[in-house]
Amino acid sequence: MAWLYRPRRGDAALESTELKKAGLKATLPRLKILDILENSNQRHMSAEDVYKALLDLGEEVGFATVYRVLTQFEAAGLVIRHNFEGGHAVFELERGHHHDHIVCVQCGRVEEFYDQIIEDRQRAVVASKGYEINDHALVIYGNCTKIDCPYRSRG
Amino acid sequence: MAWLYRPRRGDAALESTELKKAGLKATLPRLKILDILENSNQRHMSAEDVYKALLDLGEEVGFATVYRVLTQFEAAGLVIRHNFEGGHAVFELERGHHHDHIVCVQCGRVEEFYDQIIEDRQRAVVASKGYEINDHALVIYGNCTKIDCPYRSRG
DNA sequence: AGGTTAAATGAGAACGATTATCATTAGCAT
DNA sequence: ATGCTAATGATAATCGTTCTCATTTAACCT
Ligand SMILES: [Mn+2]
Ligand SMILES: [Mn+2]
Ligand SMILES: [Zn+2]
Ligand SMILES: [Zn+2]
Repeated sequence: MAWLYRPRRGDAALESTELKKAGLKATLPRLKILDILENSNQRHMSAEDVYKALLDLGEEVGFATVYRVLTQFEAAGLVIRHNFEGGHAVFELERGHHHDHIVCVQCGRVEEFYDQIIEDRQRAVVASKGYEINDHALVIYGNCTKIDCPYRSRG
Repeated sequence: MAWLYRPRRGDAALESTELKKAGLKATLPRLKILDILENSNQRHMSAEDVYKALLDLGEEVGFATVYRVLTQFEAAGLVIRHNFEGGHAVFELERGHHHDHIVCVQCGRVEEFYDQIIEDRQRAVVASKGYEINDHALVIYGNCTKIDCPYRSRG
C-alpha cells in the first residue's frame, strides 16, 4: 500500500517539539513514524502498515522499533490503539475527540462516527450496574456500499 | 479456577441431540466441552478456562481439540466468540438474545446488558453512512464497585 | 565543536495465543 | 461386527507482538 503515504513532509521542527512536549527524545525513528501517522492517507494504520510506509521511503527502521515507538506514543497520549477483529492492532493519531468506528468486513474501510445518544445511554447503563465507566469500544461491522468497494454487494 | 465448574452433569442424551442438530458428531470431547459451557459458573470462558475445567474433571482432552471444538461450535452457532481486550478470546453459549458487555478492568468480572436505544441508534448511524449492518461489538470497560471485587476503588 | 552518558535502536530470539500437520482412534451407517 | 470417514491428540508451525542485548545516538556539558 505504498501509494497510501503522501510524502508531503510535515514541519520537522513542529514534530520535534511535539515529541519533546510528550516527554520523548526527538529521535529519527520517532520523527519519521510521527510524520507517517500525520500524513498517511489512511487514518488507521497497523504496525505493519507503518513499517511498510517506512520501507517505501527508503528509511531504515527496525520492526521492533515501530512497535516500541507506537506503544510509547500510546502511553504518551499521542495515538490510540484499537483492537478491531482480525488479530492485529491499529493505531491512529489522538485528535482529542472520542469517536467510534464502522468497519467494512469486505474491504476493510473504516468510517468514524460519534453519537451523543449512544454515549449518554452507555453512561446510564453503566451507572445502573454499579460500575464506574473507564472506557469503551464500539465497533460496528458491516458491508459498505461505496462504489469503489471491490466486494460491494450489488451494482 | 477449578471450583468454578459445577459438575451437575447435564442430560447427556439432550446434549448429544444438540450436537447432532448442529451437524456435529456427538464425540466425547465435544460432549464434555458442551457440558462445561452449560454448567460452569462463569458464562464467559477462554479456551484455557475450558481446558482447565476438563483437567479438573480428570478428562483427557487435548488443548488443540478444545480450540478446534470451540471454533466448530462457533461456526455451528452454538457459541459466540468475543475479543475483549487482553489478547485471548472468550466464548459463551449462544442463548438467542443479543447483548453487550461491561468488563471490570480490575477483577475481570463481566456484566451483560441490552439497551434498545443504543441498538436503534446504531442502526440509524450505520444507515446514514451507507453501510449495511452486519454485527457489532460494544464493550464498556470500567471499575466495578462490587463488595467482593479485590481491587475495589474504595471501602 | 568535541566528549560523556543515559536512553534509543536494530537484529534476532522469545513469547503467548491460536492453527496446521499427521499418524492414530473412534463414531456411526451398513 | 466391519469399514469408512471424520475426529482426536501430540507436536510443530504460525502470527502478532515483546524482550534481550550489543551498538548507536540525542541531549547535555564542557
Ligand atoms: Mn478512528
Ligand atoms: Mn455475554
Ligand atoms: Zn463512543
Ligand atoms: Zn448491542
